Amino acid sequence: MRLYNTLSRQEEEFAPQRDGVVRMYACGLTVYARGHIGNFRTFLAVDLLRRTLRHVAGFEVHHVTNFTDVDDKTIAESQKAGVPLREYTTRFIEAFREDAASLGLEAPEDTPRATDQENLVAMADMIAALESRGHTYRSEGSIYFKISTLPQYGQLARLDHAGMISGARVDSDKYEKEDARDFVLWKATKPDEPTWDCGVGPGRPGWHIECSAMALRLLGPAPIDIHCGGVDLIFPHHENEIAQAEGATGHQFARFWFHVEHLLMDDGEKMSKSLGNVFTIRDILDQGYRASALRFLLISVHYRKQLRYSWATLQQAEEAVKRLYDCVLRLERVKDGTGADGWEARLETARADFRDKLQADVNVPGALGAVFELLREANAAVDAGTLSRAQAEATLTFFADCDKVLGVIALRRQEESAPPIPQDELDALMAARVQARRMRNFAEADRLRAELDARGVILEDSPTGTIWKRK
RNA sequence: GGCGCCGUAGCCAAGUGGUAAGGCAGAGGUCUGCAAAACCUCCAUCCCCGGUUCGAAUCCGGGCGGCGCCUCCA
Repeated sequence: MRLYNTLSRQEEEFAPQRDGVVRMYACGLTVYARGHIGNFRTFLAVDLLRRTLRHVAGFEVHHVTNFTDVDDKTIAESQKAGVPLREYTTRFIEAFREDAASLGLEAPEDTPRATDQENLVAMADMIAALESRGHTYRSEGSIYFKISTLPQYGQLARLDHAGMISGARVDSDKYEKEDARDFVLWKATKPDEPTWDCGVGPGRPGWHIECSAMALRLLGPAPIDIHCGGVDLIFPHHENEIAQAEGATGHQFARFWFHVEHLLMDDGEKMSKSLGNVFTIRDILDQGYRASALRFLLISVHYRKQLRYSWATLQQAEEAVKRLYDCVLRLERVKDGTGADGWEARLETARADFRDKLQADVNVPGALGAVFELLREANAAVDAGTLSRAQAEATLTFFADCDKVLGVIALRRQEESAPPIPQDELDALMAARVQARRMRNFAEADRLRAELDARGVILEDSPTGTIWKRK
């Protein structure tokens, strides 16, 4: 398995350090609003990574994704809504779970919240360790990380701080700091803000401390294998996570850094809550598009390339998913044939191709190519009537195995499981049409087809019978 | 101002030294009561200009264009 590592800016051979278990941490959502599709592009990329590690590379995975449920925005928004912070953020955690399920994200092994007691304690412990190692100072009730005490600071982002001048706003923090680059570990709180005291004095967590502390609490000891997140987190968030974890433990924090490029809107701008140009999963489903198509679109561009979202490409994804699912349906209905020559070997080639692509830095678009190449040949074999029942089954197994990683067919199957009209009514109408066709009463047969079409059901006739699909 | 990424057919997108995967759309054909689906055929020389090489979309240099980070952000 090869993975690009932001730390070295190179692709490297990857294997977990201990016991064949990959210990990975992915920065999650700040839960003051529903996540948008840009957020989910990243979560989907991480999902494909975890599925590849499990189902292709054969490792076990211990994957942690956090919810940031305390920061300036969550506090401000909950106050605006007049709802206690915990209750307010819980709503968006539930919304996230709903969206994640609709996109078919595998559940991480742990999804800690920053404000859970054991996590706050872990943060306080880490800050205490940093204090005893001389990496901090206190000022006006807050505790800061003193960057000048950590010579290796900046290795991930590779920023030239000496050259950080005009054009960049450096010091925007409202709090007192000795050096503009220093960052807050534990924030003094205002009277109306939630406060915790877990050993380092009253206050609330700074933005970065939760990830270092929770990652090591759940996945430690350092180093963990992979740390994931969007590219915008490289600096300052991940750089500061490294400073905290390494300052506190004296060991490397994470061996691999996996960063997902941004999703851009049609106009070429980054989608982000602060820019206000956001679409949620729900917005898109409400427009009548399927989650399976959205999933396909979001995984069909390599994770290290920017993905430009448009309705046209979503429609293209919809057509591709349809083609994939239709092939599966055909294979399921294949009657026993004489046997296609060399089909087993062909499946093996496709399988190897699929795996090779994914093992090369999770090249999902390349892997999709392998699937669709095989798909065309499978359709041709079905047309020719050569495929034996066993070969059809083997082909279905191939698709199912690919889908353990891609997760698109499973979603589509779920979407298609119930017809848009009552099943018994559908059955009756379809039976009536079979009867009409048998009597060569095509006018009646076409009338029934039109009636169903108007109600969202498409019929497809074939030598092996008629099947229905959602429109 | 500094750092970095990207530019492949009408659209989306792999490939990163050996002569352009795949998807969508389009054209023609086969099959078909109709309608679909499916199959077959066709559809690019890789932003521009130089250079290295037997050979470059792939390496180097210079342009042009797009985007990101340097500040909350997936």
